[in-house]
Amino acid sequence: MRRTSLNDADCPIARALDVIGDWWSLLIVRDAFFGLRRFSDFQKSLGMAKNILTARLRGLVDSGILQAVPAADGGARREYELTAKGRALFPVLVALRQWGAAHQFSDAACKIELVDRATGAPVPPLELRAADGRLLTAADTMILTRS
Amino acid sequence: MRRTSLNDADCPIARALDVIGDWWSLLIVRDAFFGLRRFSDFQKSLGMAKNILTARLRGLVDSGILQAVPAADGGARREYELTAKGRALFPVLVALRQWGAAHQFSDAACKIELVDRATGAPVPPLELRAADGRLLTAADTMILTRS
DNA sequence: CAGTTTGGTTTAATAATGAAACTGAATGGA
DNA sequence: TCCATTCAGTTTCATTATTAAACCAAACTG
Repeated sequence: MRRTSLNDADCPIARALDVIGDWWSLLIVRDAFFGLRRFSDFQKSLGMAKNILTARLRGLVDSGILQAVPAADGGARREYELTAKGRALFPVLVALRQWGAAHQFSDAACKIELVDRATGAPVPPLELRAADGRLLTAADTMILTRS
Repeated sequence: MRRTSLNDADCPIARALDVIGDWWSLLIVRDAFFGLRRFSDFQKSLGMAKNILTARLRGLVDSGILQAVPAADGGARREYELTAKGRALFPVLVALRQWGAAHQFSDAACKIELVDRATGAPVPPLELRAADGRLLTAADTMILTRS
C-alpha cells in the first residue's frame, strides 16, 4: 500500500508533514543547523542506517530543504547545506525543542539548552502575538478558508 | 518502522519527535485543536485506516497529549480531548503551518489561513525574540550543554 | 425490536525500515 | 608508489509498519 500522500491537501500543516513528517528528516535538518555537512557526519551523529540516510538526504534535496554542493575545502566529495527554505524551518525546530524540553523530561531536567549567543541567556519561549502585540492562544485564533 | 527509540536521547527535539514525529499524530492533534473529539470524526477527517487511528490515539493518550473522557453529551462512548501538554503543541503547529503555507504552495497560494479571532486579521509570523526583544535567527543562537 | 452507526479488531497484502555486506572512488601513510 | 582506510553510498534480505478490507460487539435510532 502506498503511503497516502498529503502533498495535495489544502492544509499547510499536512503539506509540511508530507515533506518533513517522518522520523528522521527534522533530525537531519537539526544537525544541518548545528553545522554538519557531510554524509558520514550525519550518519555518525544519528546512528541511522546508511540506506535510509541516503533516501532522506535525497528527499530533502528534492524538496529544496538541502542542496548538494561541492565540498567547501576543495575536496572531491559533496556536502549538504541548508537552503533558505531549509533555514526557514528554524521556528519549527525551536518550537519542538521547547515543547520537548518542557514535557518530555519528567525525570531529569533537559541538559541541552538553546541560548542567545550574544548574552548567553536562555532563549525565551516562542510566543504567538497578534499584529497589535496581544499574546494569542489557540482559542484566540481561528481557521479561515478563502474561496 | 523504528527500532531505534529516540526517547532516551538527550536532545529535546529527538524526544519530541519520538512521540509526535510520525505521519499522523500531529494531524490528529491539529484536528483536536479544531474541535474534533471522537474516533469517527478523526477517521472521516483524515481518511486514514482505522487500525492506524486506533494505534495513534492510544499512543497520544499514553504520552499524555490526549486524554480519553466520557462523552460530553452523556453518551456512553468516550471522546478524546487535548491535555495541557497537548495544547502546548500549539506553537509547533503554527510554525509548521506558516512554513508549509510559505514554502509548499508554489503553484497556487494557500487558501487556509490562521486569523486572529478578535480582529479577523491574519496571524503574523512566529518570531523568536531574545529576552531584550531582539529578533533572533539561527545564527544568533547556540546550543549549550549543561553538565 | 430491527437496522444502522460507532468504535474498534483481525487478516492479508504491500511498503518502509534496519543491519549487514558489498563496492568503487578518494584519501592518507610508509 | 603501494597499500590500507575512509567515504559515500548501493544491494540484499529479514523485520516491522501501514493499508484496505472484512469482521464484530456494543450503542444508538426509528
